[in-house]
Amino acid sequence: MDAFDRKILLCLQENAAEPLEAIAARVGLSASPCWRRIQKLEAQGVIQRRVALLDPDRMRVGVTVFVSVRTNRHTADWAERFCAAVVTIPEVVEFYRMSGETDYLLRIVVPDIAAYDRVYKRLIQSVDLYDVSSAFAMERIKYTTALPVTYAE
Amino acid sequence: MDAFDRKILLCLQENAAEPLEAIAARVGLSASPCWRRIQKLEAQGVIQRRVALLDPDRMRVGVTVFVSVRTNRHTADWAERFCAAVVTIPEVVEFYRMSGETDYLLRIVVPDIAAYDRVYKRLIQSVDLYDVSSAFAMERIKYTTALPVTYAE
DNA sequence: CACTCTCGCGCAATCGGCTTGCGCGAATTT
DNA sequence: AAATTCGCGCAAGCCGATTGCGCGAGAGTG
Repeated sequence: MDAFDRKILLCLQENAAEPLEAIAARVGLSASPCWRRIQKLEAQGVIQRRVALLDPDRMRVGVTVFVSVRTNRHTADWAERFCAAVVTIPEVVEFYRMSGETDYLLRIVVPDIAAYDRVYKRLIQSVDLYDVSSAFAMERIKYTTALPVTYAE
Repeated sequence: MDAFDRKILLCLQENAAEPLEAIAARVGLSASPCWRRIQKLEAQGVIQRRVALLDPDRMRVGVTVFVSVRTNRHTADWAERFCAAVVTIPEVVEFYRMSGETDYLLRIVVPDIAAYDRVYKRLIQSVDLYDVSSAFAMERIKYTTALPVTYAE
């Protein structure tokens, strides 16, 4: 991966709809080598896929809630059932197993607090949880799907 | 927004590279009305943009850290300088102002703990912070950019 | 030092899918 | 019941993605 590839990835992470020639001009190549590099990056799995990003407000999911979950049932079976239940909830857009105090961290998007409460009830009825604490986001200051390209080999 | 639009948005959020005809077949329309609906959704701003998603491991940013920040300087000027500093850090991929205990929550991606420490130092030298606590993600169980379509009007 | 081999770029032609104009039918209004 | 509007599907046109090929730079070797 050289400087050309990095520039291409920067472009595609910002705007994947841009015509190939425009990207080529931006990175300083002609269309065909630029296209071949993109194909290679896709074949290698560096580029996983292309998606459309929607406006949360227009989709009526302007409220973001971070939910910290603690459990006292540290068994593989419990974890499996909890994960299986959570991943099917469409309002849960991120879901991590954590180190430290909280065992799991969820990011949930909903239209309002009432809708969050419905998701919350769905969560606690799936499996029994030791502690669940919610923190509401007041403002989304930065949100990007673009990963830094400086670390890539 | 009707069932057709919702299906189109579901498709485009999963795979925006799919040919128009395939999307049309999936939602049960022919190519031209499908295309016109997509154009309308883009003009309305429902579809904000199309981006490429990269593999974090292949980009050497497999480590995710959530950073909770508390401040004791609750002035507009402090907030502005802090935000301006944070948004320019490419490793910070999400940045929220929160309610409750923590004032700000950051999601940071880095190759390893040493790299996180460099970002941390860059953070605390930009402005003075009252409290900073980091939580490392052990496992990314779910990550999607797809918003639920059920709430849209 | 020269020769050769390899790799990746740019050009140009081709191909496929996006884009658009138009006629038709369904649903709603008067 | 007639008229109007709205959105669908069809088919043609067009633009950009895709590919084959020749060339030149750089690395390796006699």
